[in-house]
Amino acid sequence: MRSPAELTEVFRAQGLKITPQRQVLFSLLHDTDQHPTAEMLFAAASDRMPGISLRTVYQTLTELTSMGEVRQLAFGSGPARFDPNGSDHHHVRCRTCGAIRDVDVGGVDRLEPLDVESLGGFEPDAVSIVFHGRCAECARASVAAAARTTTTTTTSTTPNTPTGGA
Amino acid sequence: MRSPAELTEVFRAQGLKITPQRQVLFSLLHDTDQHPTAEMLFAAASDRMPGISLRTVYQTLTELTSMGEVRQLAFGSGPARFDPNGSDHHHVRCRTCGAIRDVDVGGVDRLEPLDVESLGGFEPDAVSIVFHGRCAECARASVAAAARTTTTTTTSTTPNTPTGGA
DNA sequence: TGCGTCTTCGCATCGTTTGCGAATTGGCAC
DNA sequence: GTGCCAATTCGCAAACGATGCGAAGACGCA
Repeated sequence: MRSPAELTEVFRAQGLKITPQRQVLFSLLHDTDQHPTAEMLFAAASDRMPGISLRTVYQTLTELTSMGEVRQLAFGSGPARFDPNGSDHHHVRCRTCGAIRDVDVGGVDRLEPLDVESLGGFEPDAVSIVFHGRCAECARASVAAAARTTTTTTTSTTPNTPTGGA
Repeated sequence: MRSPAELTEVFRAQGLKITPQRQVLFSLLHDTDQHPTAEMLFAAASDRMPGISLRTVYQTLTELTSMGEVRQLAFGSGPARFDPNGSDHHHVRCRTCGAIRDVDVGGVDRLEPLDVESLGGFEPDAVSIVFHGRCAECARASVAAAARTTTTTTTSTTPNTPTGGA
């Protein structure tokens, strides 16, 4: 997404006000390559600005989403994740720990919806692709777990929890 | 997904019991090509079997999902949708009314995650693709709306609500 | 027919998100 | 610098989807 300075311009141009809360959120979102939840952003923002309200985080995220500055992602259950990466990209997601990463994908424009009839006049203007699988950490952990059951080792390789780190 | 008769076999084989509630749900899911929510299934099931509990619908859907008989889909906010179509397919979704349709897609195996490095050892084993856009009904409705604002016509073409019809 | 286990179902609860309204504050005009 | 108005913040309550729990009931085998 755009830099905090640029967003400031855009907001002003639309008659929206620049508040310290918004500036903090602009900055956090601009600086992350993760896909934080509202709660994660709230936690990060609270560090820089104690007293900021979760309500404000949600509100600002809604505005940024409707302006197209961030994308709102939904993977199965759990809270929504927000993606400030404005480039044309897709996602990979670990089935085990839920971690998400951006990935560039080639060949997207060669995808062909086969049964055009069943589309029944539907006009697609965008496509989102999610690769499902297992991340390196969880793959390693499961190998370790398998070894443990056979050899009674006590290595504790815990999978990453999907912390935002925003 | 499999026929109610087949599912009955499978359930019995696993020591699970065949209840009238489950039979109704098997049948409803088998007969739809929609992507109903738990609530929608609950409504449809209540017609055939008044008194059935929403709790039971959720429970059965969870079982069928973990058995791989239905897929659980998540599109943005809102309740989960359940897809009994067991074939290899993907989805189109209308931005305006939320309607979902299955679509076969060619060229999926030619997709190439470009930056293999950024995958960092991630091993994908499945991919889900969603085309976003506008369905024929909503396209028509919006044309009508545009015409209305310029010519003051009083045609009321309402977009489809995403009823499950399951 | 009887018994053990699986199921159902209602209620309470949880996590995420939104509505509402009072108090506050940014930003422009003067 | 001051004042004003609209935009914003923020806390609380509540909507919403989904799940945990436990008592009562039903399936299915012997």
